[in-house]
Amino acid sequence: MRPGPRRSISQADIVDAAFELLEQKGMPAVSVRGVAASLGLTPTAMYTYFPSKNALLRAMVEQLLSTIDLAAASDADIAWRDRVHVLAGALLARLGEHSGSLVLVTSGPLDGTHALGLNEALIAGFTGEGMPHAEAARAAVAVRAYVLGAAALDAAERAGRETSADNAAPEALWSDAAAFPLTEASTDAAGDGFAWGLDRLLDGFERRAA
Amino acid sequence: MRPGPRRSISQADIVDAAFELLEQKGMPAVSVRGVAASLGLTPTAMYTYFPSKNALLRAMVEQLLSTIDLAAASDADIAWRDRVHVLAGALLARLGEHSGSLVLVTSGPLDGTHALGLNEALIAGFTGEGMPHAEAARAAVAVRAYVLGAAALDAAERAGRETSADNAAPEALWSDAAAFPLTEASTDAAGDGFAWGLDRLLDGFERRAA
DNA sequence: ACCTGAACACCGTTCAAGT
DNA sequence: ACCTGAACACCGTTCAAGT
Repeated sequence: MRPGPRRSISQADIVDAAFELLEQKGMPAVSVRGVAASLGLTPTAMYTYFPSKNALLRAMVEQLLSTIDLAAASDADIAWRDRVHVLAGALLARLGEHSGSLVLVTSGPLDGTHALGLNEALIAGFTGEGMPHAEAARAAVAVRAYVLGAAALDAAERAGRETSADNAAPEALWSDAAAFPLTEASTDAAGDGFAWGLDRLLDGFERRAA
Repeated sequence: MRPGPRRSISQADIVDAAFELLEQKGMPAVSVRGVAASLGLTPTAMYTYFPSKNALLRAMVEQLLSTIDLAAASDADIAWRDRVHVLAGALLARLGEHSGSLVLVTSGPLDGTHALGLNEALIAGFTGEGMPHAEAARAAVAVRAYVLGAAALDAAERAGRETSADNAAPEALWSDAAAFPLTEASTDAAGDGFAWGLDRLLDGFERRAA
């Protein structure tokens, strides 16, 4: 009783299986063949659900974004600045959970329902603070860019720690470590740079308004 | 006279060939086998020059960053704000030239010579404006994050335009386009959002200093 | 030291065929 | 409609062998 004309699983099941693989074996493991195998399916059966691997990846992005709580973003009892921090922090955390999320997010335009919902919440929040709509839209883009970039920097750094040998940086003859004294001196001063930078960005918006 | 014990090409030649392929056929074409073939080499010969494909990608990042002019960043005749714009703009442009640059930059920590040099120039510039070193370092990280994120958003958008059919966003039943009125209304108001956001970030730094 | 050729264990995707 | 099996044109990487 192997084959059956009845649809045995859903698109959501496939996306879940893909995340399971991503979590346990990393991005290289989420392949069409790998996901299919983890569900007891043939690779070709996958194309009944998604027209391409990229379509699967984009569905994953949507699932990823669906877990961030937009309700908190529109809670007027909390200061807008705090709400942005919660939203941005949640997004960064989600993107950072799996090392491959960044390539997921770059697999296509962020035009899924949840991606648009997040953008909508950001614009609404900024206009609620008295920003003209045109500026609020640009502020939302800036915040998205900042969060994504921070996630990218995190991902890049982690990519180096996971492998040491054959993944090394180009050597460039390398005189001594003190060739970049300012950078060198700041490696320990990192702390929570993400929140700090976000606050500067928000300060910039406020200053503009004043 | 095919084989020869003498090294026929350099690492730089390989990186150049890889960029040539990237420009002409896109990221999927820059494979170990593809680059080797474009140089008349066997795939295995590549491992004489780079220990892995990732090492090649990281060398490409360094070459990419080497083309941005750090001298302009330390020219005290120009206002610091303008210098940041030039630096950030050049970086964004380089990252945007090839659609695959973003995955390049995420292939490992940005600890190559040119990556560190860029960071050094940023920190030096901010301290030159009277910022304490700890804050200058964090400001440099924030700027890098913002630029990288803007590049990621650009790349994501372009990834959608290149293919239309099998790369589509998940449908999600889709009632009507007016479900996200704020986002909808801002699609045309984009303009040069990059410079605007960067200016807000710099405003935030200044406000902090005041 | 530099390179080749064969091989291993994979990919995404298409197509004809089964139920 | 949903699924399988075979096939096509690829991957990154390793290994033994040649010069």
